[in-house]
Amino acid sequence: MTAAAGAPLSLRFHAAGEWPDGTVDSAGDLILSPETDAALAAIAAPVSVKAKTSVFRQGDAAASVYLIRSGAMRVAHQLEDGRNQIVAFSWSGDLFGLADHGVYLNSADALTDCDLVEFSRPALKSLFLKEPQLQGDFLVEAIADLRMSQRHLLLVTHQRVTKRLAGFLVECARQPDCYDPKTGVLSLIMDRTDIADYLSTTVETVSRTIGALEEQRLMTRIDLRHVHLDLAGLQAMMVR
Amino acid sequence: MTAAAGAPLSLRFHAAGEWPDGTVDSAGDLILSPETDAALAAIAAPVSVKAKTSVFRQGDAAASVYLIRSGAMRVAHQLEDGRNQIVAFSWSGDLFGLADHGVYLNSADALTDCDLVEFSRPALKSLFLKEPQLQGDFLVEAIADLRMSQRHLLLVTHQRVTKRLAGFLVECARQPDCYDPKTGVLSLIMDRTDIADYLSTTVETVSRTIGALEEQRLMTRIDLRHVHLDLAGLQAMMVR
DNA sequence: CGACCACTTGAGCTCGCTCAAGACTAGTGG
DNA sequence: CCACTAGTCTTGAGCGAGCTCAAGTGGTCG
Repeated sequence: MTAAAGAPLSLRFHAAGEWPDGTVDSAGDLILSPETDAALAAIAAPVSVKAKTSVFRQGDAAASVYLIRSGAMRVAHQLEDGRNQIVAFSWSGDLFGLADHGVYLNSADALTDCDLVEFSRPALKSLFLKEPQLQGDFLVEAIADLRMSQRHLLLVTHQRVTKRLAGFLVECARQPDCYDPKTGVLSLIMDRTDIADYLSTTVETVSRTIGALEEQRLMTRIDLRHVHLDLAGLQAMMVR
Repeated sequence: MTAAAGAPLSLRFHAAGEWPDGTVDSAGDLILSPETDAALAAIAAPVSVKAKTSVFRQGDAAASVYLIRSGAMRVAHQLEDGRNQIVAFSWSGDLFGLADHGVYLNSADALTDCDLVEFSRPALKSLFLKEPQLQGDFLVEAIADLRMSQRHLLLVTHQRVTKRLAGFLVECARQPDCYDPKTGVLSLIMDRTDIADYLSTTVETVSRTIGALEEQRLMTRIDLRHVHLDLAGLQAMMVR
């Protein structure tokens, strides 16, 4: 995890969902006023992390909140019984660093090389006092995260793993970074274990279930990390 | 669902978790500045709903956000395949009314008679412009909701229903409204189907699992809706 | 007292977990 | 260029928790 030189940042906050006119741009990114943008940039520290390295661990003193400029992160929670539940995959424009009682609730690891922006919590807090409407932007982000968390809940509570996996693939295909709608090819950024930990199942079952979806012609493997999706078919099978 | 006469409201926002000094009071409720409190009260419409009635349905045009003054609500999402996943039980001090694309994402039903406060979204939006730091209070709420949603996720992803149920009982016992730490007696406000839909299992399994916990002496039934808990024991079994 | 609803109990079956091999991939060094 | 190795992924076989359907019990309200 290395600090990069501090050029102007032009921060992009991605806000999934719909918002009042003037809140988000055509790409679904938050529109910050020039003042808040400048104020944010003033306290923003660029950070680069290499793939498969950790940004922070669950239980660490929560010093910062992070914004992803490029790359993808894995946010996971380790339970006392040894389980490792992935709480979210986070993409460029997403914030991460949820904390409680002064410590991070989850661990954050880079899936790919990432460019991050680090905001120290105290700095953010005092900036909130100076630029109160900045809280509105973070509110929008928090609500977007809440929606994502509920979607995840609905996904993992499907009794049949086939449905969970289908839903997961559809979710992934919403990420422009890794899905090409022209070709229908999805790049899987994470390994089978990550998928299992996200869907709350086992590697073996993920492997077998991918096989099952292939037999149903709902997906085709190109190689381990690239698959062709039948999006309509996958969505249809979620209903049945 | 009836509107009550509009006396001064003294709104209480419950913010689970820890916050900077001066943000919450000893009961864990948000401290609003007198100005924001007054401004909020000006756009707040008191609403009373009777037990087992609906406040809004998933898909309805999202006109408002609601704060619970007293009582308990069930927030659930109906999936296309017929499943009914309870997303949260909400208690006094909680907000509900999550929306996207102008419609509610979930349905909200009263478990008990409830006193609510309704904030119209447009009114809230314009109030945010006048009182920007009010967004900070809603930010705190949204983050608290996000944490709860993640806790719920961790709960329902336990493979063994015994653990889910144990965790659920422990969660319930954190609600002062329905748990008496003196006697260790928990009042279950919801029926078995609700528990099943919250834990993503079936009524039958809930019933059997309650039996199993009783055999392990981790809980004792007083009647259908009242149980005595061995909190320490329940928490211990979550780990194994 | 009867009817309805919520809850419990029973029996069988199935999906997915577990443990255990085996196959494939990629990275390393001779 | 080809072993060698370590990590990842797949496949196999057996078992068990929980789902399903179905019947039975108990509480509540007219």
